Amino acid sequence: MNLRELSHLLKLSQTTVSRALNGFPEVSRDTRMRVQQAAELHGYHPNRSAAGLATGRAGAIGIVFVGGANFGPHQSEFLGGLSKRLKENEIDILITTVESTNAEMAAYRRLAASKRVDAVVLHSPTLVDERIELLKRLRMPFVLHGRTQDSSNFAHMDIDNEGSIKRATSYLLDLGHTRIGLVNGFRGRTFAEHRQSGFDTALAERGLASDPLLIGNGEFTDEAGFRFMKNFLQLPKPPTAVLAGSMMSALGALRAIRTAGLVVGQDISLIAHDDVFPYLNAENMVPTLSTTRSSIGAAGTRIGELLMQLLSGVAPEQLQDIWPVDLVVRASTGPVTRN
Amino acid sequence: MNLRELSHLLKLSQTTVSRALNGFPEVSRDTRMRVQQAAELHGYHPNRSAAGLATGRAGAIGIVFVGGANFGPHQSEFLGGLSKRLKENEIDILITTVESTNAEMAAYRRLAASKRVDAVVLHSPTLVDERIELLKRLRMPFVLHGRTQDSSNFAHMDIDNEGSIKRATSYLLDLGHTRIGLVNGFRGRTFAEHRQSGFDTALAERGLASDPLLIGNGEFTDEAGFRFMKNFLQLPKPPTAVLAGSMMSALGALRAIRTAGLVVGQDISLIAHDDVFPYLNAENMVPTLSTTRSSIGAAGTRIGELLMQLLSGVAPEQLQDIWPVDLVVRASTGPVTRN
DNA sequence: CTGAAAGCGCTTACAG
DNA sequence: CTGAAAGCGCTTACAG
Repeated sequence: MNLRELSHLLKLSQTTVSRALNGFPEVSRDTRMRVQQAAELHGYHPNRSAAGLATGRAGAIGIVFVGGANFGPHQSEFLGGLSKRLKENEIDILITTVESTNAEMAAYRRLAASKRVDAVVLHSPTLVDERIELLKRLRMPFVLHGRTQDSSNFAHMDIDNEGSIKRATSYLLDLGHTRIGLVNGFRGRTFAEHRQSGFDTALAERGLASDPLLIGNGEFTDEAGFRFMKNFLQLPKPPTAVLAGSMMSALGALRAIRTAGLVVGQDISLIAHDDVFPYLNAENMVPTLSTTRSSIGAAGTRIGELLMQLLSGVAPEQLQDIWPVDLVVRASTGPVTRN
Repeated sequence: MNLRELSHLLKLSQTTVSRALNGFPEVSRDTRMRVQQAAELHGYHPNRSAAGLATGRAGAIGIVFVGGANFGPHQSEFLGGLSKRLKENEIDILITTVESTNAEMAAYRRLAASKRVDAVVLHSPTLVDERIELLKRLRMPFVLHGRTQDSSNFAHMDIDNEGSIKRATSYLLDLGHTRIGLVNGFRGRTFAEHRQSGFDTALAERGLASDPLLIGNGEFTDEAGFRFMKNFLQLPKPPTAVLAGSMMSALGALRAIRTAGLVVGQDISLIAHDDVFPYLNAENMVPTLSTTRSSIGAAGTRIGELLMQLLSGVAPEQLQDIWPVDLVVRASTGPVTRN
């Protein structure tokens, strides 16, 4: 069933049927009802390619992932949240995966030239990120999940990683901890730099400096969490508290602590960053985990909203959100007990 | 840059340029080279909507998820694997999320009528699954990840859940365990039924029957794993070995076992089903986890291949794969030590 | 080996 | 409030 057939059936022109279906005001109430009912009855949906060709709009948002490694639990939560908002406008999500950063750049060129998507979600930025300039040059609307060094002139949404870690670190300092470990992401990534900076600032406020031996930069995997924590604990002066960058890192860290015969919340304090995975709950851990918490799913939903606004003409400068992060104190943190 | 502009530039017809770019044989080598170089130079990519309208092919595969809850680590691993294969053909993945099964059916109607995708990946089947008939009626090509009661006449790929659990159960029986717990998915889902059936069969072969009190049906989350295991351990006659349906369930189960003061691999044996998440490795656990193992990412890649074959005209009956599942024995399983 | 032209199924400016 | 017709940018049967 296409528009021509449907309009024949209704003895109307394609123009009128199209207008009725697309909610144009000049169609009479009667006609609109008749058309909508017939469309429903016959399961008519406009051919997206034809509509896209005629309007220049694709009805989809793109997102590019580099490598399978970049496609984990954070991504699925984010996508779940994003699609929750986009589906209200019947906008689909188009996923492209590539193997390298070069291929990622090529993917944006292809998406732009082929008009496959109306906008893209950019993510995992570095402080200086060449992809921004490319997307601007391509005139491809985008919302960045995260920030760069200077994000003033484009749409973005980020959480306050710096403030979050600063607060968590200050809280540990209040408890008497002075040797604090940080399991962080890779250097260069904005979120990791921000976390590092919040960490350093909190320490500096107490006249302390961060110890490079107490910092791990890597993936947010169980394995890396285990490895970093194990290394920390083997130091001559191990930390009495540790900040883990994600729930996955925390799982590994918890294991390393247990393996060393220590008790979390007594011998060593642990705070994890919790992106809120429905299948892995900080409250259910033993002991319950203190966390810096911010739902990455909610971030996805918010970015969906920003995308819709961007496409409806709102200036990118007006579409900039920084979310505060909760500090949730549970049983994995306590006063320092060793020296 | 569109085809008209590019062909003007080259002083060729659109026909020839299109043919050169699409690899038609009748174009001279020289012309093809010139065209390809010019396209490259100017970053020309055909407008997908126009190409789609002309050919009837969308260049994308659809996948529908019901609710955010259905969009977790298994899905991201699967999608990563799927896109690995699809990107070779420059096929993108179109994600749609919906809130209910009814909405899922409507989504397929919409995808089919609007010709937004060339095929869909159907997943999470029940033994009798109404979506199959719908897709057939819509003439929407599909590959099922999983199986139904009778999968003989459509393309599908599944792992041998029944054989996998049967073997794991037999192995535990060999070690002297007779009270074995099963943390499974929801009844009705094919994979859960198959696992249950493999479990029952292995027990029956030794003249044993499965105890309903030793079976948990639910989500594969850390929380559910903890809850089921905790319940098992509070029974008058707790199990001496447990099969956990996923790594997430296993995390919760491990926690419940530790909380009860028991030692995995000594007081109680544990085998988890491992879908192979890069960020959560059974080999790195303490103790290392025995698993039934099958990469869900590899399954995604295989389904990508089946989709490409299906779209190139291979009969669905020829596109049916059942993969055996590894039993990997590590330190979390051992001979029964209690009665 | 190359090209002119029809057609895919919509949307929308223009006319009434 | 409704309709005839042009046009979006490709692909491809047909002709040479």
